[in-house]
Amino acid sequence: MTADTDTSTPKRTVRERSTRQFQAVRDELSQSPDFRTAQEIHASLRAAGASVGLATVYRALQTLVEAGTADLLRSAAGEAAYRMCGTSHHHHLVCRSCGKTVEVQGPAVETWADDMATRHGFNDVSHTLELFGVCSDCQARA
Amino acid sequence: MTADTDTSTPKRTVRERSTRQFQAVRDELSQSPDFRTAQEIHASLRAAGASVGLATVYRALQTLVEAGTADLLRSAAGEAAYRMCGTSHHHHLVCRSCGKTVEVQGPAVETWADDMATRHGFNDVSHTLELFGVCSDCQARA
DNA sequence: GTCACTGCAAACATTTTGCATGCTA
DNA sequence: TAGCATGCAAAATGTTTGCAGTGAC
Repeated sequence: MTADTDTSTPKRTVRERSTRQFQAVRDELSQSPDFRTAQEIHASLRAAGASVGLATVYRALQTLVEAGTADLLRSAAGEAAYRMCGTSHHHHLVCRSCGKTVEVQGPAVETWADDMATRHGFNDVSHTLELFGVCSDCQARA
Repeated sequence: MTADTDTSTPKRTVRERSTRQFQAVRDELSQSPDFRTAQEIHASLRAAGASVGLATVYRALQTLVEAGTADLLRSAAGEAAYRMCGTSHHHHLVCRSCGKTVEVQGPAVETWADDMATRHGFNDVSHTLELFGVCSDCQARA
């Protein structure tokens, strides 16, 4: 965490040249409304014929996150997952036992998150939410 | 993801002997109502004088998660973070720019999560939620 | 005494970084 | 042409696994 004072570190990571690779990554990420892992995106681009290095994909994604264009979270497997901001998103209800996943939408949560953020003086808010439980099938089986 | 069929895998990770190390890990995890990373727990135990191997900590935590005693999520840094179940928990509102963190409580979310889970036939539900935004200080500074 | 648990270290997977080169502006 | 972005490969970090020894039952 290291709440660094950040007195004068400009962290100047603003992309200044627009390249084919960078656009390819951004485009690929835009294709899906869901989270994609870095490796996944890299594989997709390779498959699509675009020859992009893995490091470049990571760097492009980092840039997007820093620019606030994309959101980052960690998948259960420990991989980094990215999603474009502004895309209508949903949350996942995952069964702890069999891994079954249900997509759920939560307007209430969106509203609450926004309200809570505003109340604390925060702006430009995004959130990640995941639900874990045991599905009916697994309960019956237990 | 690999939605494995799991026809008859008994998931044989049921601890049969209670050892000092295992209890130390569980105890350490119980101390804090918040998420702790595996490395953090390991360091704490070492500092406390208990000589526990890192691998053992990981194995103990895995066991706790599989037993449903603890919850697992991934920290932003990509580390595995664990928390005992049943502890009253809160959520974090994190500033994307300076890293400032505010703790927020969300009864609305708890309720919504529970309701949503029940509606889909899920039981024994837990959730993880994190909010990201830009705090007032950083906005003023920009 | 048996066998599960532990601890060390090596193996692994993912992500980051250094450096020479290519390409955008 | 100048300088940023790329690509490769090596390094770093976090986690898992194999195997021999220890301790719980």
